[in-house]
Amino acid sequence: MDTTKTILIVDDHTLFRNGLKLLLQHYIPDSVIIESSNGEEALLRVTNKMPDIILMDINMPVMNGVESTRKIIEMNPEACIIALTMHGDESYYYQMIDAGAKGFLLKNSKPDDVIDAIKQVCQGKHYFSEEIMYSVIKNLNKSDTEVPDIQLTSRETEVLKMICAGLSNQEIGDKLFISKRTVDNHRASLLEKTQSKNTAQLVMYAIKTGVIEL
Amino acid sequence: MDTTKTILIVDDHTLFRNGLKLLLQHYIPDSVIIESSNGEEALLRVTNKMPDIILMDINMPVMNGVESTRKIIEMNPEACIIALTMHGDESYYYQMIDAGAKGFLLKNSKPDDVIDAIKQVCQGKHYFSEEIMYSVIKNLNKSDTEVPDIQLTSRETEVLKMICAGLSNQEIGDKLFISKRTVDNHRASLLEKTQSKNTAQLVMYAIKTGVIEL
DNA sequence: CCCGGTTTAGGTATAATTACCCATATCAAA
DNA sequence: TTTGATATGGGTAATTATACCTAAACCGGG
Repeated sequence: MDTTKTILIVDDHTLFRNGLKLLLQHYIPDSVIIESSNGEEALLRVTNKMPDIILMDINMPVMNGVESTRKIIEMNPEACIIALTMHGDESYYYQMIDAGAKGFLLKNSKPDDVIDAIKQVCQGKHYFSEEIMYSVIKNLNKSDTEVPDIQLTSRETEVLKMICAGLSNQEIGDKLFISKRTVDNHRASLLEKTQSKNTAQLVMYAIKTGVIEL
Repeated sequence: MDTTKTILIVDDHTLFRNGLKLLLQHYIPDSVIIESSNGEEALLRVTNKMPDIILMDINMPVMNGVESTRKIIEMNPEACIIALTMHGDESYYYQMIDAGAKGFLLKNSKPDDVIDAIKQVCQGKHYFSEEIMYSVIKNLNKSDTEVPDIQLTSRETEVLKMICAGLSNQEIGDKLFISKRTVDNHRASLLEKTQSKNTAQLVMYAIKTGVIEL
């Protein structure tokens, strides 16, 4: 780490941002740390000047990390974005990598891991937490061809949110001024696209992928 | 803050703990910060010597914050426990307060708020984030008599986890070697206790209250 | 203009959940 | 020992979700 780096932290929790900022300043003294509280703010931030490193949370209000990453990479494919999120969100890994993230860290990593990841990615390499690698390899073993690459339509997302809110298809139909049967179909598409077999798994998917906020 | 304080941070995310530790050391230089990564570890920690302040996350593996708080308060009703969790988990507020937490902070608080909360609670007062107060007052307005005070039995919790995993009542019955009808009844109890009207709301409840891990 | 995807809506059928009711055995606490 | 909570199992019915179809209207890109 020989030159001054600008690092952008994108996370909706102020305390986490502040703590991580102190951590980074401690381990990388010659760094400039800036912050954004969601994906949209991050987009505005990087339009003027691209930071050397972006540490991006995934589950955020307004605009989530996947979407934000996709748009930043669209602007600048060389952007160094490292996903930084909680454990277990397996469905994220592929989406974030597909969106163009150069690294993936878990929030229960050690500070050293973060520094490692930053160094690696700065050198044009990639970095993934052990748990991530393990999960990816495990899934490869399970099925070779299965590439989830899910993209929900806006209507489907709308319906999914209402399902999570506990509305029945009839109620959703009434709210959206469409037939219950149409909602049935959207629900079926959601089940198929997310590879869920019922409502419970659908809600879990929505939470893990940040379609809804907790 | 005139004397040296011992502060215990209970959170499952290493990075968050490390960051918060630095923050606290910065704002309260004469403090000793110790850490636990879940509720059970925290219990072991406090059996020898009770810290002056415990900052407790709620959604954690092994043992969640509500249970841990309940047990710590059982040992020492004077323990200064401040819940420190994400936004929106309304159902937590009452459970944590009922369990004996002296304060409640959101993870998108400012560092100053944390310091404030610690000072207040050290003086025997209580501290609650504005958002918490707002939510509580809003709910008071909604219904006066409604006191959730939920306590799920171990069997119900077991069933709830399986529901969240996407199993049908029949499948759950098979796994637990009981009749599907019994599972029906457990499910009905769960719906009533959690005031959910269907599976989706039940899964949301389970996530918000930490019955399941993401 | 045509093609593909989305959104809309329906038919038919089965599976699952939800809402009521009931009863019994167990076990711990009062 | 009686009481209350829990776990067990069932009857019946209504509602909802799920699994298959088909098909028309719309809209944007090649």
